[in-house]
Amino acid sequence: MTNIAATTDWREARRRSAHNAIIDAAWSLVREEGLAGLSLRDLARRAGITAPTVYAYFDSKNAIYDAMFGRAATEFAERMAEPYGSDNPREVLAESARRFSQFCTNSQAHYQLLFQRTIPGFEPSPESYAPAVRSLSLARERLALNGITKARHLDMWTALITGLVDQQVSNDPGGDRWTRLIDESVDMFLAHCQPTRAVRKPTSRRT
Amino acid sequence: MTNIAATTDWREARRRSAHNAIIDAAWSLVREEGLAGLSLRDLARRAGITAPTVYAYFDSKNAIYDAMFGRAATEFAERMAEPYGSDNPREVLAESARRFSQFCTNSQAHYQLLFQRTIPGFEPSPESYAPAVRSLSLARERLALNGITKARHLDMWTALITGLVDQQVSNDPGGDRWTRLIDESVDMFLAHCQPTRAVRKPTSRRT
DNA sequence: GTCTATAGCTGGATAGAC
DNA sequence: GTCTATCCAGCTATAGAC
Repeated sequence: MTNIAATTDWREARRRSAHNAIIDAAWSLVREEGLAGLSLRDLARRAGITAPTVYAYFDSKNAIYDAMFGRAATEFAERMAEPYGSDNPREVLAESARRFSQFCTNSQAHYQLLFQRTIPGFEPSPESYAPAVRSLSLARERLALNGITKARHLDMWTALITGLVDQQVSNDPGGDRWTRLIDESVDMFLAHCQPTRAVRKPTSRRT
Repeated sequence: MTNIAATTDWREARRRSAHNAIIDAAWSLVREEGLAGLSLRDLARRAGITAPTVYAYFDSKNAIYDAMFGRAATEFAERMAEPYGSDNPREVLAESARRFSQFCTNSQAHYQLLFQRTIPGFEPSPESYAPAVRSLSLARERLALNGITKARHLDMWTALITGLVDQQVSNDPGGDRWTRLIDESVDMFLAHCQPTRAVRKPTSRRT
């Protein structure tokens, strides 16, 4: 019986490994051809199999996008959760922004699949989406450590950083024209949201 | 001779009008199906002609995208150049941001085609691109009226506003979760860039 | 300029042998 | 699970009659 169980595990492991190899090939291909340029024929060729064999592992093309999303979201969450070099809240926040930016500019396809909705009929499954939710929750905590707890300030934060990344990826791919503005943008954001010094504008701004 | 000239003008006008009608149909279709979902068959059907006839007006599909880009860029530039309701520089700047946001959220396809690069092999021609350059120049002037002249602050401005629009379009289409943060973001931006009050941070920040 | 007809290709997905 | 062979649909673009 242990033999049977072992065999089952072994097959399971092999299957998972083949599964992963296909997603590897998919990301490698998408990195070159763009997210929309992914075709099952090319994918199979790069993975060293034939197109129908892909269907032994994935039900449809969207299932492949979903697995790609899940993989990328997990990698992203792990990267964002790694230990930070400082325990100064401001520095942690800035470093998280730099990590986000590096992750996105490292491959435009990652940014498009994870943070924009550019594939026509594709919606990530809840399981694939879970790591992204976890990452957002960590961002909320990092802001809280800086004394920022309002929901709309979290939205302003995500808009501020994705805006820099978006401009970078769209208008200066491979460069740093916008990403080099991250630190100054973080300063601007904190100066606005942190009520440490005397209130600059007496008009009420609560939501 | 005047007859011939008149006939030529007339034909030219008719041709331009048919040209425009096709681009009308293209935008109407893209609004429903998404930018990538544009096909010449559907386009022709909506324009009341057949697919080959489209080639009497455009050399290729990318030529159609280019004409769509040109049309949208012109409309955008005109909208942004319309008279502003106030002559307070700050209010003009905020109104320009609201106009930009309304233009983009009005149709995600406009935003994608004009401000992102989501179509694989497409690059706008210089003629189609010209109005966009003009608009950016106007933005630079509006910032200058607010005492903001540094190049990197223009980049921060575009990132700030496109970030809000991008988050709005990607994560809350049809809503106002991010666009309602425009005014506060403008405040934040001006407070940071305008050196009116006492310098907040003595560290040098010149570029 | 507009049509019908169709070429030529590529896409996702399936059938069925092994 | 993997293959060959194939289906069927969609696409851009062209040929040629009118």
